Amino acid sequence: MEGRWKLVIIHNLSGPEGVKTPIKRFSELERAIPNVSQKMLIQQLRCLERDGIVQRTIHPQVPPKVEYQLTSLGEALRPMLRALLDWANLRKQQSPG
Amino acid sequence: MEGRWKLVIIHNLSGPEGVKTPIKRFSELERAIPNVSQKMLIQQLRCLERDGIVQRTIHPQVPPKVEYQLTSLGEALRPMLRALLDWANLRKQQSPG
DNA sequence: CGGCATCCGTTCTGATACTG
DNA sequence: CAGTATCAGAACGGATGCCG
Repeated sequence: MEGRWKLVIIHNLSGPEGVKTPIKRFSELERAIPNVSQKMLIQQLRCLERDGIVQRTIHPQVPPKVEYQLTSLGEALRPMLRALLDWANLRKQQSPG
Repeated sequence: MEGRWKLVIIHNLSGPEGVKTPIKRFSELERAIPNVSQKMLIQQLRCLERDGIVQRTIHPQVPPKVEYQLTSLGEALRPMLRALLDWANLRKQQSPG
């Protein structure tokens, strides 16, 4: 399963460059990413976790609190993602319609 | 349609770094990419062509000869693809199993 | 050789309802 | 809040056959 949400998720866990990658709760991600269903978000997060890209931290509390952040492997993707976004912007400029 | 073959196709149209991107015929790509069906290869090539990443050149001959090469936009992806491959290799080293 | 159309099984997605 | 279960529809992908 490739998953079209992975890049968006990684992007959301990347934050601005130069800064430490943010830690986000499940509901934060859900709100931050429009049109993603709960099921898909979990599925892709699990997948990214298995791939060693995302770290999942469970805080034993009531109500439950689960946080996600990029691993060092995931952080290594940040410059590439940024380059990709720049490339995409360049595309838009070349063909605005 | 996302397409899991696009990266492989771009990679095949990239060639070694430092060198001009190669021009390849349809059948060359088909042979170079194992397990890709003709349908998928065409579909993804068309998609890449629409995206302005791949240039398609028809030579009016008998038998027909159609060649594909990266556009300048596509060439801009080469360093990113390379970085991505390096990243993937790094992953393998960290978890060999 | 390069490409398109069609059928058909597999996979992916989204909406909904339910749990701890 | 965070996650699971299920089910129907959409998208994907492969095999096959036909065309210029």
